[in-house]
Amino acid sequence: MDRQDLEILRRVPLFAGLDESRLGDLLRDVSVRDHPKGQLLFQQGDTADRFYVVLGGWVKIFRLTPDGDEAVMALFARGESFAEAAMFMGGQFPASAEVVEQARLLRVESRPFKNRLHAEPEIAVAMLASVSLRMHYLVGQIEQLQVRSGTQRVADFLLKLCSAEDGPTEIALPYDKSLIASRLGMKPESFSRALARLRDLGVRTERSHVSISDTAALAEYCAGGSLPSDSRSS
Amino acid sequence: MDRQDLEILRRVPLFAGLDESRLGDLLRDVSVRDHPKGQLLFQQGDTADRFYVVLGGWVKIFRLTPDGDEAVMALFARGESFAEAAMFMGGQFPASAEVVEQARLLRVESRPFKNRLHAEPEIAVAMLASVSLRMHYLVGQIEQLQVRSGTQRVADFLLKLCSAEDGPTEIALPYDKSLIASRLGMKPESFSRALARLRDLGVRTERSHVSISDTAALAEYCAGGSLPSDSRSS
DNA sequence: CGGCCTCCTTGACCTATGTCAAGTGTCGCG
DNA sequence: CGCGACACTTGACATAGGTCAAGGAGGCCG
Repeated sequence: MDRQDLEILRRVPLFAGLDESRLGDLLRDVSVRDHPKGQLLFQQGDTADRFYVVLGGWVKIFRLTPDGDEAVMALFARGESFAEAAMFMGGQFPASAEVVEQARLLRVESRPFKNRLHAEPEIAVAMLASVSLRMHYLVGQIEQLQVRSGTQRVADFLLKLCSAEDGPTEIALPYDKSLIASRLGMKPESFSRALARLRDLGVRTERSHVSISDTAALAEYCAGGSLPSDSRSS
Repeated sequence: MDRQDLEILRRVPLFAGLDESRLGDLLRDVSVRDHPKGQLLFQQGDTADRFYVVLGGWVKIFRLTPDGDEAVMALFARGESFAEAAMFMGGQFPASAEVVEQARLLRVESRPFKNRLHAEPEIAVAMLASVSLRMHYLVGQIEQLQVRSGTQRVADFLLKLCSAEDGPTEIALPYDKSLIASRLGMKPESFSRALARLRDLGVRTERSHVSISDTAALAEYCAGGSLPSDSRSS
């Protein structure tokens, strides 16, 4: 649990509203571990006695269909928490979770966590505060679909894969492109076209390998900048 | 507080996860009142010692800009709660709230509410559960922009204005069309065109007056049906 | 009553993205 | 080594919605 982990934690809605000391209290009961790709974190039907925060890497949540196919229900990346709803409710996990890409995970056990909430209900209130705030924000985003373009979402996604350094980077896509596309809410064709458009920003892709010549430029584009070929300065 | 009010309450994320008895406990400390159009519920800077749930009608949240214009930040309709984030955080309201359309509101006072959360932290945990669940759902909606078309959102909106009866109805738009358009995340032009498209479904508009010949047909369209002129049955 | 002003509608056009279809490349397997 | 499966890319096209521009209808005020 280093400084960088802490910064990521602060951006998780559940923890965002806690002050330094409360967060410190909570962290005494958690563990941070690196998990190899392919590891099964829990299976549908297991007792939901914990939840996780992704500090790095990727985790997928999936269910097995009657035919034996797996249906990916969600992919979680750095800064996202998962399974906390099941944990709060206290039943079983409604789906299974597997590490997709070598992942650094914070694991929070239900028992000590809930004990702490009982002992200090102020913590629960602070969590409700930040989660409520976040929810209003999300509802606003949905209702007024002022969402970024597909290409921007792709650029965003690539940046999340980089380890937060500036300058040139090489990364590997953790997934089939079609799966990534669905995670980003677009068709594989659109994903392909988005990558093609990002070539002007120094993004080269070859199979699952991506090289980015200038992450800063990409970040600027995400933040609302325009493509080099786009004449309108907006 | 009648049966219908209760049903609406059950759909508010904060309360959705509570069992009958817990909800009953909470409701002992709340008041339900009808408010006339134009009433100011609170002002920016007031102590955030309460929050509201809209059981009917409309409430707008706004701030006054330095120039004296008002900037509408949000509009809340039946089934939505507002100001709970400010209440949980316990500071001041960051904006003002005014009844836009004669509204039936549930008012929850901070003091007894928080006392109850302290006395029974299980309530807070249940709230965190349902809010977390809802948040994951919303994030999924945003990432995969599988959102309904603008025309469907308009139809949705019209239905929310009707008092949940079937058959022909007459309603009045509570707002400038351009404001409604922005609430629905579209340009006034698109709103206008959406209304025009809904004429095929028996929706006539004249100024701020709307007549709907068949709310059931409209509801079906919202649920994924197609327009009469749309040949593809999908 | 007339003029202006604001809101609303409508048309023309453009871009983004979904859909359909075809082509290309890789990989595994016989 | 060749074949086929599959994923990916690319092109052609349709549609939704944004943008720009023009026009119309009411309302307010002089």
